[in-house]
Amino acid sequence: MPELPEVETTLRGIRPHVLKQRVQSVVLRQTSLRWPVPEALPRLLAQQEVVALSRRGKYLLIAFPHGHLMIHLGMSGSLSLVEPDLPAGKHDHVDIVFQGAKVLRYNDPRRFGAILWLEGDPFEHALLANLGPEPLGEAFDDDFLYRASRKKSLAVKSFLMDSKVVVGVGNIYANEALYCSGIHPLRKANRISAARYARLSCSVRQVLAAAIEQGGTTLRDFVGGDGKAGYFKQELQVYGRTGLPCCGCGHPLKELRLAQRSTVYCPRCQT
DNA sequence: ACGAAGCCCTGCAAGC
DNA sequence: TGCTTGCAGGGCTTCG
Repeated sequence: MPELPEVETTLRGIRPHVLKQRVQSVVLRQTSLRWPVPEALPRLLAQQEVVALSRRGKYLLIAFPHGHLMIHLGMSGSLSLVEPDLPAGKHDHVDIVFQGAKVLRYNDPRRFGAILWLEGDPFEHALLANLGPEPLGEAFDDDFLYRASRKKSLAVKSFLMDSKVVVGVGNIYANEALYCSGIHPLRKANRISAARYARLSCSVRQVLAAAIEQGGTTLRDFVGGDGKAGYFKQELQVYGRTGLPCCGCGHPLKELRLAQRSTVYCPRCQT
């Protein structure tokens, strides 16, 4: 499931091969994603040159002279660069064929992702306008979560995963960051001290930065790979380790469900 | 206005 | 073996 590190890794992986390239054609095989992929995409992108690539939260933005292509990988999506003669697989929904003969291929088995065309300032688009700060940016300082949480009575894990609070913290890394900072996932957001929030924000930054760093090591395989090169194995301390001993105290990790999400924690270390 | 629940979708694993 | 069932989950949308 692509979280922010996977999206960042994807961005870094495709950028050198896509930047300044001119689109030759666009192939739409399946337009039924989270929202319909615009049928006009082939016409909109034809002969246009990529002028920039960026990321906002988990949204990838590919800038063209007349607008932005916005791509979200959902939870099973991936982008890969393939040779034009590589036959499309079952869930290869969209191809962007460049004149340099490389193809940017979007694959998404569960189709929770999205490909949209934005005109004008992309950050004014409803999906981007109300997003919280980047967790690895300057605005996400040690005080940020404390200030944002004062009137929030929901569970801290739900608070942390709210993209209006901070972007890019998905289920896996929310579990990990809360474990690393010793905070119980069900604790109410407004019942946590500034000092503990400072530690939590540090954990969030650490966990995400480490994952991005690991993703970077797989970049050399990005082109011509199976499209899975953007994924990497992270040393996870709690996620997927229910019942196994806590790395800190040895007590068995417990699991609960919060907002339909698997939540793993150490009942002894997290309070 | 806030917080919780619902929903979209397919692949995989477990159970019978 | 082959079916059915349940689960995984980002994040927008709807409901209370």
